[in-house]
Amino acid sequence: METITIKDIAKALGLSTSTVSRALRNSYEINPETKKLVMEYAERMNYRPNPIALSLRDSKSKSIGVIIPEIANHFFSQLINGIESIAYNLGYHVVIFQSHESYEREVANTNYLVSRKVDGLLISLSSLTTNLFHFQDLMERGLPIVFLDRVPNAIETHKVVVDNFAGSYEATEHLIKSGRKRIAHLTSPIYLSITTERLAGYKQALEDYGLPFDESYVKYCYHGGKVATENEAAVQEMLEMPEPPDAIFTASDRLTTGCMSVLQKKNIKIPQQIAIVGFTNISVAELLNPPLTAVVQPAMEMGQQAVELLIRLIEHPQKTDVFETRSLKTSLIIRESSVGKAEAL
Amino acid sequence: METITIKDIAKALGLSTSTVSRALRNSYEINPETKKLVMEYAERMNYRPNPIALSLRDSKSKSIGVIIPEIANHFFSQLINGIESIAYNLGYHVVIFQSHESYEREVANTNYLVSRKVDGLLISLSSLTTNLFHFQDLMERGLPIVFLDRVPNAIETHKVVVDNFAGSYEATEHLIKSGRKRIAHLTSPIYLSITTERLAGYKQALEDYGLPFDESYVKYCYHGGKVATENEAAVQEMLEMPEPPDAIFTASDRLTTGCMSVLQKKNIKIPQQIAIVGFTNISVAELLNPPLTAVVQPAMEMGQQAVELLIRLIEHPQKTDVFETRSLKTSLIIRESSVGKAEAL
DNA sequence: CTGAAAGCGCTAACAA
DNA sequence: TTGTTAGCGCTTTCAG
Repeated sequence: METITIKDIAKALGLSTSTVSRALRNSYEINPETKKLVMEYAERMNYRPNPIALSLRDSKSKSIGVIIPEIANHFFSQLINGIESIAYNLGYHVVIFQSHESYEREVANTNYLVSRKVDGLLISLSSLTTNLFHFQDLMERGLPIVFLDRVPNAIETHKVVVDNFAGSYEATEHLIKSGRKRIAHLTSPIYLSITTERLAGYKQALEDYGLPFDESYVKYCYHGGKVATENEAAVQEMLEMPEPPDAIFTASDRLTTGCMSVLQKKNIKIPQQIAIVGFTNISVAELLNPPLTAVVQPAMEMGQQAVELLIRLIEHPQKTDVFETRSLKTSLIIRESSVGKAEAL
Repeated sequence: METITIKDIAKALGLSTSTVSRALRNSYEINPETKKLVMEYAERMNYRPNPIALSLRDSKSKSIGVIIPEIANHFFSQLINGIESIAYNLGYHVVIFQSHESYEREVANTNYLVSRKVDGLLISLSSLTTNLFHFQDLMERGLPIVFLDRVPNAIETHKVVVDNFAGSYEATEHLIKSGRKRIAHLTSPIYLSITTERLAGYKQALEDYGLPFDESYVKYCYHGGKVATENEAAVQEMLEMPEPPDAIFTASDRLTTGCMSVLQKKNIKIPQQIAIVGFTNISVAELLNPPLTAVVQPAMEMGQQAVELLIRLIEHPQKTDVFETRSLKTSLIIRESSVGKAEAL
């Protein structure tokens, strides 16, 4: 795997490495003829600067690290596509890691990316992260970080989120207006920002429409839906309540499909017996049985905005005095899973 | 972002950098006491070797590059999970890139990974890759590469695939036995290995059961399903044939869901009017309307075996005289989309 | 047992 | 306009 280096070019052309280096960077202080000579030779030999050497020298890498819970999730893969589309245009490479909803892996990935000298970090917290020291420490040491979707309250930096409260309110309102009375909420761990915000929107809608809020209709899945058994148990508990719900509002992709699976297995009719609205970007929502009503997040755009903010932070670190939190709008797409008259279970 | 280096430790302890380096690597030629001193200090200061410096020195990185068409696809994300699970245990990091089914991006990603000194490459070809020079060149220069799923015939190296012929044969046979007579095949570009193999299995089944093979029942999607319009047009063409198919065997995730979308829009009943079997790992197959019969690939295991082969190649380059192609089995999971009597369109 | 020095590829301050 | 040198962090001869 030998590759040609500046030294090789210098030797071949009888020049010094610095002259070659300067010529390649098109420095004004180099004789046009020399420049041409060098450029052409480099081109011919297919010279490529060694980014490792550059990183070592400059302690930067023109790359940004992304840590998300899971790739196998349409919301996150769209997020990545948004991130990549912008990053590549601005000359940055994107290195993707999955935390698999594990705090330990999030920390390990973070450390690795930092040691690899990424210029900045884009993070969506794992559902099990409660300690933020690994990020706080980095921020204090000057590493630019932007959070998206699952963001920490305790850290001051740019953030890109959706209006979870509004999205959740709208979903709940829709269920209420469709005549549902006992609306349950299946969600992620309470210490995630998205969980509390969605919960708040849900509560507010209930209150505004005069429905009682009953804590026992809210089930938290510690692993954010990753662990199927936990998921199933939560739905099962709902079904076994003295007054089972006539609608379930689910807070993520996994939670939604997991919930539908259980209902299907139990032959519970959706939406007649239980209506479903999912906070999800699942790609085949309209192919499901029944087609799924969904609160959709502009994932691509979230990714794009987040990189933009991050790269601005990287390239103009001093210029940032105030951090912004951008909040994008969700859209409620109504399909069959939530409409029509309720039937007793 | 200053981090502590060997030099700092040396200075603090009044030693030379080489002594510190050796102590940290637990070299036999270092006085146990010095060793202990250094180790403890390093531990206390949270010293981490700079991997960039190591890469520059050794031209290796303890990391492997993965280039796949698309993350937003269950088959590939499972593949990645398989790859990661093994790689981490063996101390390698995994760097993931998407070609987005574009030859140019595949080449660009390859070059980048190589310049970043990955120790090896795991590749699943883009649907538009016909020229293999970028890989051939690297292999000749000694870079270990293992292909998986979409593999090139023209390159000799380890490969991990599924038995596409058998999977396809089984799917087609199933449709025939369910009474279907005009079975169409919606597939990827013909120059992908998976396409020709699946096509061959399909043909063989038709032949074995005495059904005619009609080339016009086979539609190739140049972009492997990525471009929805192309996808739709292909299905549309099928429907407009003088004798439209009574079953469609689709060759990938995207092709399958795209096809189902079109049929749904046109109010064509599945499976009554057209039965569907998909060569797909889509996670919600059983939640679809109707639940989807699928040829499922052991994606996780494919990923695991591929990294194992790759890492073996990396760590014992000389020991490999023969390359192996591992072929794993698919499984046909029968659901409603392909059973029951056929009705005229 | 420990240290000095070179080198991985590149750039920039300093000299010429 | 070009060359020399040092240094980014680390390991490894080669010399003590």
